[in-house]
Amino acid sequence: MVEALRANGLKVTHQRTEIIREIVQTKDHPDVETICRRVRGRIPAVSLDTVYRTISALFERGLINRIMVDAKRARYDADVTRHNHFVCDTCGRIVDIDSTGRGGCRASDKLSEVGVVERVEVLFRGKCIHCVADQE
Amino acid sequence: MVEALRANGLKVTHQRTEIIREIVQTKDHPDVETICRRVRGRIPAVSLDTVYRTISALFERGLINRIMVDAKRARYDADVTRHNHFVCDTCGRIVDIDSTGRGGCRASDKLSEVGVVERVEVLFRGKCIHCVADQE
DNA sequence: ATTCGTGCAAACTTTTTGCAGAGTT
DNA sequence: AACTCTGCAAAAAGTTTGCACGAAT
Repeated sequence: MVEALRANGLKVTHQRTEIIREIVQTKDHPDVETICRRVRGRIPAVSLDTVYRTISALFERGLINRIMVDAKRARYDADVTRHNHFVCDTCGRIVDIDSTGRGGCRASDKLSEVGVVERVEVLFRGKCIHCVADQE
Repeated sequence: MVEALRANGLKVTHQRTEIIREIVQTKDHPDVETICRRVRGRIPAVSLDTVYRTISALFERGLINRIMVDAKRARYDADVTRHNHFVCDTCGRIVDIDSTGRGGCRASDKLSEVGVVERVEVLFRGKCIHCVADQE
């Protein structure tokens, strides 16, 4: 991934290396503030702006995914391969879901008249097992 | 829809009637500011807060849908029946797409271990015909 | 009459931006 | 050396909230 930085004309700084390490390591789709907090475990002086700028740069170049789950707070995913997400509306947890078989989703015929589809995002919303259990 | 207000213990005010009229009439999935601007054509004194509060109240009761397409600005849809959306990443246009056949989407088996799915949101992202044409 | 909604203003949160100094190629 | 990145602070944008008045039931 650090290679991808260079390939995209971005400079490889200490901060960026750690931000990338953090987002690649985790599978919990953190938001910017969470990434920042975690990176501060290793680089206490990182500023939130730097995390925003790094994440935006990576997203614009397609190196990470942005997941919009609630009205505020974007969340990010280092896995850019085709897959779907389950979102718990109670606790906010996001879990990766493989897209089965032929992509998981069929477009209606009307779609080609509307535009060119470059990406399909599937969000399963509901309540995760932990929150279902807590409810009782 | 105005009936649904009463059924949910919400008072039927002049502002709410017009806000609902506006969002039901249009199919372009407007954001709060757009709804407010349009309602002002008929009630010049509506405040943006009132639109926010009305829209939130409707959304919380499941009477309208919220669509998160970009990092800022939620967009709303009075159609709460099962359907998908095409989003143009260039101009922001959102077009309704019927979900074909058996719901349009199959979940992987893993899903039932993760939680209970209450809703599935499918977003087709790409470039709409207008933006493809403008590009040339 | 009671309860809820509205408008105003201000607060809050998330994200973006200008700038001077430091780091990377 | 050139250019970009960082951190600080301040600003911008979207959304929420406290309060007093007005409207709906």
